[in-house]
Amino acid sequence: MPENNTAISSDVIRGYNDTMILHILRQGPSYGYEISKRIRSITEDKYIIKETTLYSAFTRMEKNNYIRSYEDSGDTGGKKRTYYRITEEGQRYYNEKCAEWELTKDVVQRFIEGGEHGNDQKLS
Amino acid sequence: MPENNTAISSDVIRGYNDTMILHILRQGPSYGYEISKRIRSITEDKYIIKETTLYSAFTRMEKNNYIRSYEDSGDTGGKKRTYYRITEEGQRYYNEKCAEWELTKDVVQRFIEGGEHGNDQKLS
DNA sequence: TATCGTACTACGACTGACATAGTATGTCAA
DNA sequence: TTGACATACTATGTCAGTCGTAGTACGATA
Repeated sequence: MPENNTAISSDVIRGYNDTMILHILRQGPSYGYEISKRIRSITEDKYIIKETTLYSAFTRMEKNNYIRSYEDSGDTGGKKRTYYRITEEGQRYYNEKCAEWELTKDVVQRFIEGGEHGNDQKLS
Repeated sequence: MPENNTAISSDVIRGYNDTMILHILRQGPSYGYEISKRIRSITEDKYIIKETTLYSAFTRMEKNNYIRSYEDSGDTGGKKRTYYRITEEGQRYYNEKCAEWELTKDVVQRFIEGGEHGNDQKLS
């Protein structure tokens, strides 16, 4: 568990869980548990996606045709998993979210005091 | 109206509307309509807060003791307005949100392709 | 006299996140 | 062989923040 005093609230990440998942699926098909661990490792435990959030994101995104699922028991033999792969529509959506993120970063930053990593201004 | 193709979705800003409002109130007491216009101008119309969102934020934040309201008809004579001022607890909350934002920016950025304004970013 | 800008309030719907709980298999150690 | 633990999910219901829709009311301006 991350024992940050400043944890990331789910309201902030809200709407970006999908983007995170798609980012991972862009590197190849994967399944719930693996994606969950990948998010942990990418963020160095700073963000841990909840299981229910993850699986409900799958359902939603498959309905939106951003991802497609298939069954695979893997090489291990037993235990079947549901793998997901990103679709072209998912790819497009991902790209849009990336553009949106750049805009959002800019906008929110204007209301933030402290860091003063100005948006335009790339390093001194 | 901002005719951006990439508009900011409310899910992203969610949880930062309060921060924006507090940012403005840090500069002195204000009221709904004015704050709304300030947000528009600060963001250059890139983000326009909905009236209902704004007023429900007031209610919520006053309940949380982040802001305190008082009636004032202004210098114009008629038309009474409800002004809000930030409290010390609100100030503290604002500071926390700013810290959280820096963390969030870092985390989300790791899943974004394109801009490559990496934070630390080792780039290939 | 009507329209527009100002300054709100009320109410209900929607959505994403999440708590809680349960199922089921495989692995490993005591 | 038994139980704990990791894996890999599904089901169900709740909550909070946002937003659509609508309505009220005042003042200024044309």
